[in-house]
Amino acid sequence: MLDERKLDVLRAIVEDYVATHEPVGSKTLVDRHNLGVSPATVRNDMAALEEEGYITQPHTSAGRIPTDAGYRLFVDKLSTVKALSPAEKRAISSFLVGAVDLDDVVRRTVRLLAQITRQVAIVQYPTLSRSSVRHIEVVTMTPRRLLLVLITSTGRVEQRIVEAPDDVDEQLIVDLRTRLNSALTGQRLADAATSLESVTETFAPADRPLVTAIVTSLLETFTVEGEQRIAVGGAANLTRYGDDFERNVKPVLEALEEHVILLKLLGEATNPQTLTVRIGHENPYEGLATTSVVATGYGSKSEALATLGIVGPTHMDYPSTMGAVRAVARYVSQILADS
Amino acid sequence: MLDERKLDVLRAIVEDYVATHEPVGSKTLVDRHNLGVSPATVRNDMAALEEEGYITQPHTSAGRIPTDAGYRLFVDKLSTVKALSPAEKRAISSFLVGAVDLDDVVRRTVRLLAQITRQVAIVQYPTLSRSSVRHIEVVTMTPRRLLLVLITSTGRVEQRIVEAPDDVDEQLIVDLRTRLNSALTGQRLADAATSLESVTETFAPADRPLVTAIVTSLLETFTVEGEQRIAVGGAANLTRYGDDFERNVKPVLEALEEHVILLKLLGEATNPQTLTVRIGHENPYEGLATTSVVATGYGSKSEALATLGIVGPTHMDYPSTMGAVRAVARYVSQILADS
DNA sequence: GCTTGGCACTCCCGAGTTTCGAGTGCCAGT
DNA sequence: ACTGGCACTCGAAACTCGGGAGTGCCAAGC
Repeated sequence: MLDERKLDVLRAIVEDYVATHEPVGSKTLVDRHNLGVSPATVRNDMAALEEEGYITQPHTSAGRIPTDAGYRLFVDKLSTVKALSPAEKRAISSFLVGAVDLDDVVRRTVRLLAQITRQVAIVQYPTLSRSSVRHIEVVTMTPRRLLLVLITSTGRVEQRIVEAPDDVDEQLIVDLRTRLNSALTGQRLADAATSLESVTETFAPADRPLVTAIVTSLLETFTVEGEQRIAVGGAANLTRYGDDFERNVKPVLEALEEHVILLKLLGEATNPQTLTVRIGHENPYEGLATTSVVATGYGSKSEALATLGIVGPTHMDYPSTMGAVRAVARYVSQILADS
Repeated sequence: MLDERKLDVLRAIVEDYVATHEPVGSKTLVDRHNLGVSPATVRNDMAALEEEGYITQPHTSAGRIPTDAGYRLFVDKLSTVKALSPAEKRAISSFLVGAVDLDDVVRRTVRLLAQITRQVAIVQYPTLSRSSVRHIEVVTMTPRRLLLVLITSTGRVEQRIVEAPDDVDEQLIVDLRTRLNSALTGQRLADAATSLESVTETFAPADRPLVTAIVTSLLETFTVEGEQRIAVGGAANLTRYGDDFERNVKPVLEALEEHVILLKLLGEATNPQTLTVRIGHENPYEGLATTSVVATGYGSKSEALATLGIVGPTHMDYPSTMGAVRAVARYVSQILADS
């Protein structure tokens, strides 16, 4: 159905369209890429490709542009992820080295990713449930109000306010802090839930109301998926979408503010070897019909802590973008592993 | 020079232009607002206003639009801040009630402000130096690496990683934590610097290197202005700038990512009674020539903790926007005072 | 049978032209 | 000092129109 040359033609069309953002015709195609055939032949191939739904004409007597399916085929079969140049690699590592805490790592990563892909970058903070407890702190703010602070192995710090049922006995707090830490430190958050219950049981019934309040709140902190944090950067790159701002850019800006949507866009975290690419209507969000997402997981080799990626127009340079996303994910994984 | 009626005309021009975003002519002006005079008279007044630099014509034979100076006069002399409707007030308080921690308060505030002003909202986190120390935590992460966590009276949690000069003696850490807390708790960050020094002196010379490292880092955390955090929201409202996206919107998007610039835009924190309005070129940032900022402080009545505000096109509805910003600042101040 | 040159056809794009009307400035009259 | 009248300006929108890029199809050629 689609022989080798037709695929070459499709590849050439995608590359040309990505470079120029203009419909590409048979003549210009043979001129620019040296396919060894005549425009007429290319035209026949184009007709076939259009028949199959990989390319389309904006109007009669215009060149062709790739459809979402065309990009999909291009990404899956017709291109290879482009490795970064040594200079770029050096730039990445020098940019990331010297981050002082997790927030800083994430901020730098977003900035870096936006800069080298020239797209909008999205970085998800390491998922709580896959990290482990480093330390738990209980601080009295007012006699009836406590602040819980959870520090995880990934350096993430979570805080939460708890209203106490009664005025708080300071000695009890000290006691609780000690027991919580000895019971939970080092445990994965996912496993910590069960340990928490047993801690409750070691307290006298009189102290139970307070202890339960705290434990419950802690439990929420451990499990709440809604608390997923996300950083976004490089929104200024949206200017390069072309025109029809209202239809193309506005929905993206709106999506960028809805972290729930972003999480869906990024999708399941995969390991840094695997890149997820969602093209146009493949996205789980209406309004991003002209938008693609390139994402991958980061964290350890075997298991991803969280996801990062970029959002850009479907007519992006996939090989370079994918290379950049993968490279950044790897470097971030490395930085996190070191600390 | 400018009698009462000329000012009326200017007011009418601003209001009309803000509503329609189109140059306004003498005829339409008398039609829409009932000034008791003829178009010809208005034309004379317009000529005078143009002479004084308050309005301008995009081209001959077009209506007039206000200049930055025109808006300035409008804001200073010709308009009153518009109070919010009871329904809006209810919406604000119900939106802000139920925030679980400081982060949540700020996030909700940004969202709220963006929503009711339909502009881009900016909220600065409460300034560190004006709050006081609630608690200091020192956590060992690896034998050579410590995590400092500072909890302030405003509920803000700051973290910082410290590399220890030697492997850490756990007992020393406990000791240090105790002394730090008893010396600093309740002190304002601004004053804490001096207390920190005296704490150092209570330690044996052998322990000094580590103590100094920690104290130094803590000191930085207290004072660093660069660590000012800022939240931004409502970028999708930028779509309503009109066209010439490249010139108007791009610089704003870029500025929104540079928190240093945003801080300059917001300017000095004032108390919630005073609204700061910067119009067009008055902004300390080139590229925001078509942009205005409306900002005010929030915190206690007497002293502002930080600043919040909005960024939007110069042709915004100043009375409503100013009313909304002021109202939100007051409600946030109240929420923070309660907690 | 695939490829190719030729050819008629389509139709978008940009330049040039025209018209239209909102808006202006000025002046004379009240 | 205000107003009605009037000539003038000039951008926006509508329209026209040729050029050219691109297409599909067909018959000839390798």
